[in-house]
Amino acid sequence: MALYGSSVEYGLHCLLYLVDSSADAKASSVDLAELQGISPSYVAKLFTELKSAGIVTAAEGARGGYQLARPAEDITVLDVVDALEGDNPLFQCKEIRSKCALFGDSPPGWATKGLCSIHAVMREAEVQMKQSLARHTLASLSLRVARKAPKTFPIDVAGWFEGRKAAKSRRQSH
Amino acid sequence: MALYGSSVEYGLHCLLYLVDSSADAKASSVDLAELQGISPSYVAKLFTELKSAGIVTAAEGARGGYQLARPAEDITVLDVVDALEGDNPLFQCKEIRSKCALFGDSPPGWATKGLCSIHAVMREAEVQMKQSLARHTLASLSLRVARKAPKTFPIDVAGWFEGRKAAKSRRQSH
DNA sequence: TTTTACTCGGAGTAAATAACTCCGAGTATT
DNA sequence: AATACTCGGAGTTATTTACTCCGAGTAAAA
Repeated sequence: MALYGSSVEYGLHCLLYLVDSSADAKASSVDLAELQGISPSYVAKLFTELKSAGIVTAAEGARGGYQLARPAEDITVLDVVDALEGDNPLFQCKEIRSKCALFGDSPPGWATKGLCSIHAVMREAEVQMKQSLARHTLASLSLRVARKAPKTFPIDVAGWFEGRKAAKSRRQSH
Repeated sequence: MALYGSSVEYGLHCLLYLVDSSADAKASSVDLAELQGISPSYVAKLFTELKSAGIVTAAEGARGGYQLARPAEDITVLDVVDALEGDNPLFQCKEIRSKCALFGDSPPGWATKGLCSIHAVMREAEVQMKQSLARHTLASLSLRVARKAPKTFPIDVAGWFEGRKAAKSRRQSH
């Protein structure tokens, strides 16, 4: 229905929660999913893609989790979209222009040389869109969100993560 | 794979052949498909969508066919894309921000008021893209194609359509 | 050092969408 | 009036999306 699917939405929302967390803080995919009421197994899958794209790093084992692989200022929204949706073009040209019945089996040079005009128009639109996405970073986006929320919200969130961590420790020491 | 599917590509290529044709000339979906070596039944389906979007008009019966519903200068590439792909947004916001576990069942006003920040960024990119597509019309696109092709090409194409029409008449007068 | 409960990570599944086909209803031409 | 063409929409197959499940590995606790 939409051009970009839910993976982008889930991914960005999760990553925004990683922006604020302190340097050594990690969040597991399950934590991030349950904080936002979305599917934990799906979030887990998304993060394997974010990891192989070099956007996050993973720490295994108990109390492990994910954190941003580089400063939030250096991760653009486009980076995230490309990681999750696979850097698809807006338009995939099938070179129909060369198959015109008038050409027979060997299309003339002028029909195959350079970019197809339709393709060129679509590419121009694609560039506009991607440039726009590349102008925003996780840092700038996070700031935008923070401006709407009350000052206490990040603290509450940190508290929620802490509470979870504590609960895990309690469970392990049975 | 690509954000826009083949319908846009097929549709635009077909419509470009309708730009040059004289006022009373009509082309059937089968003619347009076979001229370009693409699936006739699929092109037929696409043109029902272009018709219901008001981009082309249809003439039924033998020797009927399609023609542009208005001047090529007044049909933008965006019009065509929206007709064939359904004016989808770049991004469909599921309002995840309101489902944060911290909020319980009743999210606070600040979390639901206005546009979600992620949504806003995506919308900005979408506007850039669509504005770019809206700056091109079938007329301007056709001109671009014409500049690459030799002067005789439109004449050859017209001849091909004429030949087809003739063949049909011959068949009918058995 | 052994257990334990957690983590990631990839293979597998069901539902939705896209690409394409086929045939029936209707109509201008002969 | 007959004919061979046209549109137009219902149906089919294949690909993609969204999501699940379970196994391998690891840091922490006992």
